[in-house]
Amino acid sequence: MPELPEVETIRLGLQKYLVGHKILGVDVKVDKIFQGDSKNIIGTKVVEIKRVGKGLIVELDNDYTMAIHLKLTGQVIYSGRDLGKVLLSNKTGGNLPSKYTHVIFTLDEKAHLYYNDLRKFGWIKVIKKSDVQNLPFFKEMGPEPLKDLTFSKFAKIIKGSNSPIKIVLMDQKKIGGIGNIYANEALFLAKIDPKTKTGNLSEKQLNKLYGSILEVLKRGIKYGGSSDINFVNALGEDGNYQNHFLVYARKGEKCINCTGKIEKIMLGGRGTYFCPECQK
DNA sequence: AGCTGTACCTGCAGGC
DNA sequence: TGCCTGCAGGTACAGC
Repeated sequence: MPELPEVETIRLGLQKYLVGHKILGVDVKVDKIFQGDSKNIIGTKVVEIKRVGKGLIVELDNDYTMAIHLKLTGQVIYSGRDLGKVLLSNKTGGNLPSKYTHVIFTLDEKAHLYYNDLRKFGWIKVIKKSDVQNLPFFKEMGPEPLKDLTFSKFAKIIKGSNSPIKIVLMDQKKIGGIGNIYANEALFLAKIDPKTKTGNLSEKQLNKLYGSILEVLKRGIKYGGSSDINFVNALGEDGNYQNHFLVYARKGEKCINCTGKIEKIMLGGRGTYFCPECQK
């Protein structure tokens, strides 16, 4: 499901509700998802929730940590304390635990944390704090927009490659956090054809693109992520950005900038949406 | 180094 | 209605 704005939305929710809870038990229903020894987290307290690109890191009050990657359809849903009215999305598979719930954390104060994953691509790794930065996924992650990706770094990364720009934007080793939706959205906003080889981009276009990336990511966070397919926040609620897509999933519709019609092509094996009129 | 295709899984929309 | 194909917010790995 999730790209940077979706994972950040989950992080904000977990930071608010999960932090302070003690983990009393772990019930693993699908072994391949939960890696490491649950003994190392039982009895610990959650201290802080961090995000690295599309990855989540749950900091505990001992030497261990839980690294989580949701891949396409992972969900992390908190239930407990007094949350008021929560509108559980139908994307959770029904009441929790559902048929998609593969790991259940029992917390103190009668709370629970559910890991759901329709396609079971995601993972939770219990590892030593000191080993987190050695996980290949985190170790090789490039700088992140909204964090340490300055324009000069961005320009250097883009110029150091000569692949289609959309593929470079989605390469986590080059830039961390951008996935298919936001790559499409940013290129549309910057009026750049996704197929453009990076070497053919002008300084002006790079500038525009840099700003567009920041803008679409911020917008994604503002609307609580995109629930086009499977995403729900840390309380199991839908996000809203899918109602504000500029170009993603709008094949055949009219461009919001011009008289063009949105087209869909495959680029690097991924669905790519763009307006052939204004993205040139 | 950097491409391509394939694998991991399940559900669902669209075509016939 | 129902079957069949292809596609879905992602990464990892094998083989050119």
